Order: sequence, then C-alpha cells, then structure tokens
Amino acid sequence: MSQEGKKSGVEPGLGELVMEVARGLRRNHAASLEPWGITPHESRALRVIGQHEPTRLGVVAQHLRIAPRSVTDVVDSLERREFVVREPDPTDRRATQVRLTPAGRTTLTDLNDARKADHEAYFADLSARDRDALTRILTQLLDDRI
Amino acid sequence: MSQEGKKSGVEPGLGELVMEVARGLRRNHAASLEPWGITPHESRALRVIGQHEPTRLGVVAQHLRIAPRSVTDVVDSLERREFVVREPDPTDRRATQVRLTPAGRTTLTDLNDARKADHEAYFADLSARDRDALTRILTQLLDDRI
DNA sequence: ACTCATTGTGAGTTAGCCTCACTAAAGGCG
DNA sequence: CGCCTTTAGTGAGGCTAACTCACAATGAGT
Repeated sequence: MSQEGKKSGVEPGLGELVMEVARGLRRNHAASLEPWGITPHESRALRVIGQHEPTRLGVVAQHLRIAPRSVTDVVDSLERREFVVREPDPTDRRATQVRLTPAGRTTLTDLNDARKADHEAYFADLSARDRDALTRILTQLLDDRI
Repeated sequence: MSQEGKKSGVEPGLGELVMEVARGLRRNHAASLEPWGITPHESRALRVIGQHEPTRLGVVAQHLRIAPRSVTDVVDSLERREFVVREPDPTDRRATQVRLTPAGRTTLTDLNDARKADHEAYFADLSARDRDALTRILTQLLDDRI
C-alpha cells in the first residue's frame, strides 16, 4: 500500500493535481456566483450565449456539450431572469435564436470580471515565470488534444 | 497586460485552461469506468474508503465533501455491489464503519490502474521537463491553499 | 440523572441531465 | 408540384446525485 512514495508519502500524480486545482477553482467560482443568485450552469450558458449571440439553441447545446432538450431548460431559466430573449431565426423558421438582453450583458460582464478576479487571486502566489510556464504547458496540452 | 499575447482573439486565462484540462480528464475517466459498470461518484467513494478503511460514514462524507445523508446512499450502492461492507464501530455504537470486501479491493486496484493509465496517456505528449514543471507548480498551488 | 450533541438514516425535494415522441419547417428528388 | 426524409425545438416523463428536515439511538458533560 505504501510503496508509492517518491519524495513525500503519497505522490498524487498529474491528473489528480489538475483535478484538485479544478475543484478548488470550481468551489471559488460557485461561491463568487452567490451574490447574483445564478447557478454555475446558468452562468456557463450565459457565457456561451454571449460568445456566440445571436445563436441557435442547438449551437448552444454543442458548446455546452449537453442534449438539445436540456438547453431548452437552461434558456427557459435565463429567459425567466430576463438575461436572454428567444427570437425566431430569420433564415429558418424551425429554429430559435437566443440573444442577451441589456441586463444579461451587464450580468455577463460582471460575472466575467468576478471570475477573472477569482482566478487571479487563486494563481496570485505563483511567480510570473510559473504562470507563464503553466499557461504554455496547458495550452499545448489542449492544442494536442483537438 | 501587454505580455498577454494576441494569438486568437480571446486568450483563455489560466483558470479556464485548468478547467478545460480537467474536463478532458473527467471525460476520459468516465469513459474508462464503463467496463466496470461503476459511476464516477461510486469510484470516488470507493477510493476514499480504500484510503481510510475501516472508517465511519461521517469521515467519508467529509472527504467526499458531501452531506452525511448522501454517503448513506453511496455506501448503499457500493454495498449492493458487494464492494464494501458496513459493520458496527466497536468504539461507538451509534457509528457505522465501512470496509472494503476482497472484491472491492480488487476493483479499486483495477480502477486505480486504469485511471493512472488514462492520465499517463493524457499527459504523454508533454516532455518530461514539462511534466515535472507542471507537477511542481500545481503542487505548490495546492500547498499554498491549505 | 438529566441534558445536549452526535451518528446514521427514512422521507421527501431539487437540479441538471437524459430519452422518446411529436410538430413544424426545410431540403432533396422525381 | 407533391412526396419523403431530415432537422430544430419542446412536452412528457425518468434518473441520479445531491440536498434538508425529522428522528431514534447512543455518547458525553455537568
């Protein structure tokens, strides 16, 4: 059981480290979302819509990697909060576009600022060197994986 | 500000990069769990129990960061699969201990091996240098955050 | 001995996802 | 043009993994 040691006891492994950091970030993020009364997945959806608006529900589904049916629900709740509006797609009468409302845009900006601040705080103790290295390595990792 | 490169419009930021890598790992992990017919959270619970057995349900709850009530359900399902057994805590008759069965131990070992292989595959394209750097930086990040 | 805290669980709820079936519309083809 | 197939979104209904609240049994402090 304890033959796993190298430097100090139990060496977690790269995957575990990344997952653990991600967990920390997610916790912080969720906490910093509270003032807006918005859930993480609403926030994610709002961000995706903001990046592609005006866009179809199906496109949102692809970006969120959830089933089209589930997008209906998320957009319902965002529309209930008046952060987005549905409108008919002018080029395809089957399709529905979503677009941010002014309130949605404001909220999205606020959320992005908050998230950015959270992340910066999280990584603040790293040296600039290490932050750069981390950025480079992770970017490479993701680029490989396309 | 100016060192922030302008490769492709929106530079993701460290937090987003970590989250994205974590998502990739999680997807792989979930996929590699399929052969055992075990869900990610059962796998996580099994791992926690394996690390602390024999241990109380409450302790498992703390490590999984879920409510004690939720542990009851997860342990129920692990017990149904005969990966763990409940037994009375000899030192406190209110409490219940969980312990791995031989089958549970075998499965846990298999899962750990598979996960390790997945992670190694994921990070395989990195140079040894980069893997070391990544390990060092992430470890520091987590150590800071205790 | 009496009171208060703790342990685990039954009961019931919620969030976020899913599949299936359906309507309306678009697109291809003879 | 009419017919057939595909596509976009949604109603209905279900599942899982979490939650809270209430409670019985037990332990611990005064």
